[in-house]
Amino acid sequence: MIIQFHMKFSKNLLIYGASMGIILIILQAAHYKMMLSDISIEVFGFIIGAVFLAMGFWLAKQYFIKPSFSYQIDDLMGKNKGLSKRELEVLLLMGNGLTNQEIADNLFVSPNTVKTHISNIYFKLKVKRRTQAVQKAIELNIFISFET
Amino acid sequence: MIIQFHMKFSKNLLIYGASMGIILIILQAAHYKMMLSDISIEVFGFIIGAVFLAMGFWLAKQYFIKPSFSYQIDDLMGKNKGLSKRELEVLLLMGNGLTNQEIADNLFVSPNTVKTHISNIYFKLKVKRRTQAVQKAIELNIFISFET
DNA sequence: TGCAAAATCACCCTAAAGTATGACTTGATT
DNA sequence: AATCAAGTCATACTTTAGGGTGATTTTGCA
Repeated sequence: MIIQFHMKFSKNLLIYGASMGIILIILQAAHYKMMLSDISIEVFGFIIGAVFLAMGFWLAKQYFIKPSFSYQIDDLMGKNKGLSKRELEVLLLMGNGLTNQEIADNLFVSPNTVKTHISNIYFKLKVKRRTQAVQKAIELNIFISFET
Repeated sequence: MIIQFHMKFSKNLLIYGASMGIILIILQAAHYKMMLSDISIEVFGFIIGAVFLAMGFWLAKQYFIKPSFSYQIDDLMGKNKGLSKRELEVLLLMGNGLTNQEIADNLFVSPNTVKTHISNIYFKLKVKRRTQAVQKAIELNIFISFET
């Protein structure tokens, strides 16, 4: 049974672990072959530090820099239409141009869950596609679009 | 070589032709078998008339009833962004929740053409998906959304 | 504490969307 | 006459989206 990693989070963890593993192996190999002087160990450490700093930076960028959204959500209007909190979150991300996968990554759930939410949203808003959902959300004042 | 009919128009023509053919065959058969009296011919004519009336009605409904759009287009703003007239038309329909196929039917072109236009729109607006295109269009005041 | 709604997820499958490339036509421009 | 932008269309392919079903787990609340 293959464990499926849907979330970027998991992917990133894998990459992190793999990188760490590779570096450890290299370190070990270098160690056993006596190719490592005191100075080169420091250099090595420096390089490793730099690599992981970059990786950390990259991770942070992915998780903390949110796209600049053009829409905001009016919770009350949304709940009036029977949309749950989670559904409103999904709707917002959807309206801001994210794919299901991206929405899933953003909310730390699986794409399947996102699909379920989206199906429910479509049902509640009586639409069939995401462009229509966005349109409806604007119409119903669930989306508050604002000027930049 | 198989001729491909992409447009609903063509599909409808096929349906029309097929229906007419079937009815003619039935008429012929009935004729040769002498099962057709003078009265039943009239009845037959009546039925055929009704069927084709319904078909005509159905066709007209498809082609003349436009969806009620929530967006309108500001030509000038669009052309400022390098969007051609046709591209603006496609963008509008896209924003109003139509599928590529529906857009194609609406503009009497093939879905492939629509796809080409959409690709160009994405390039010019620097986006990757239709939801983003809509967002961008609103941002750039290419879309004028209005209250009902 | 026990129920209902909300949230989660999977699997399968079909439809729609999007990418890339190349080609032909037409009308306007120089 | 040559050129260029716009529009048209195809073919092939990959990726996203969407529909249907069923199931488990949280969680808020009576």
